[in-house]
Amino acid sequence: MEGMATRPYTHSLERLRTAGLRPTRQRLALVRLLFERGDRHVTAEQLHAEALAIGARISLATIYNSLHQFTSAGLLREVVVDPARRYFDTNVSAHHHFFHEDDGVLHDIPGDRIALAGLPDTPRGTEIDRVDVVVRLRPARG
Amino acid sequence: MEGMATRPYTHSLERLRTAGLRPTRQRLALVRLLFERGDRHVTAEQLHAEALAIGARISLATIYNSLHQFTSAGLLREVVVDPARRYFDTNVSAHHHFFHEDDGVLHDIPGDRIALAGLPDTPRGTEIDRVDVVVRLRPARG
DNA sequence: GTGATAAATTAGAACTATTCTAATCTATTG
DNA sequence: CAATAGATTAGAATAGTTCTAATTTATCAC
Repeated sequence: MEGMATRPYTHSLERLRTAGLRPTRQRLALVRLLFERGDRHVTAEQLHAEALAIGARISLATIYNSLHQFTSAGLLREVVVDPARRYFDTNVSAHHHFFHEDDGVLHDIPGDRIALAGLPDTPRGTEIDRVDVVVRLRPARG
Repeated sequence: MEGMATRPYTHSLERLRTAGLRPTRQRLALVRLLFERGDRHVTAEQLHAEALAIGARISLATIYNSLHQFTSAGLLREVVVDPARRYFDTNVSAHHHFFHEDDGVLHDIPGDRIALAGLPDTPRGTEIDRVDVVVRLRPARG
């Protein structure tokens, strides 16, 4: 095992350490699910189901705790597209989203594709936290 | 009463009739609360509190029913900015939003101010329902 | 107007996603 | 390895919303 170019275990562990989070068994499992398969958009329930599916015993409370901790640590970012569900995105760089309203699937629009012009001045006493663009899609009528 | 230039009662009633909704006592009260004071962004609980405050007896269930019916009828539009609350906007024309993250206040950015360029092609089999831009604000650090 | 009927309203139960609580367990540090 | 701060957990609690089934009301035909 030693000396390999990439060691998933070490990588996940480092990711947690760097974020200032103790690498527990549960968090390691979640980091692997989240970050070893490219950009993902997950809800807590989805991630819980996946964790159980690979045999990781982890409670839903821990899923929620971890999603929030990962978000505070900058490993994840929350995307608000659905008033009934919280989505978390493993891509934390600047980018926007397509949201398929029929099935709840969310996916990225690369960050530099969209340009926004004409943003008005922000109201007095405030500053921009971020600007979210959501392109809501429906099945094409046909 | 007859012959007046604007008669709020008639106006509200017409608005409901035009939308194909029976003008009930409850709906009339809500239409007046919603549309007689310029553009508004309300949640169900807020609107319920307002209705009770002006002495209109109306249940929370009816508030929810009405908000959804008004939305289907094109009188309102839902704005998704907060994963824990549904906001309804009385301005149904094309426009975007400022969202004050600290206090949950939402307000309009006039529709023609913001220009979006570089939207990618929509995925096969889908078409754009709408594009939402939310500018999230936080108190300016000072 | 009156009666018949379809639609609307309602209280309260149910539901869903999420958060909280307090007990148990575990990673870290000395 | 013991002490301890932090993490995990089951299950209770909560918040917002939706549902259910009984009651009330608007509309329509007469």
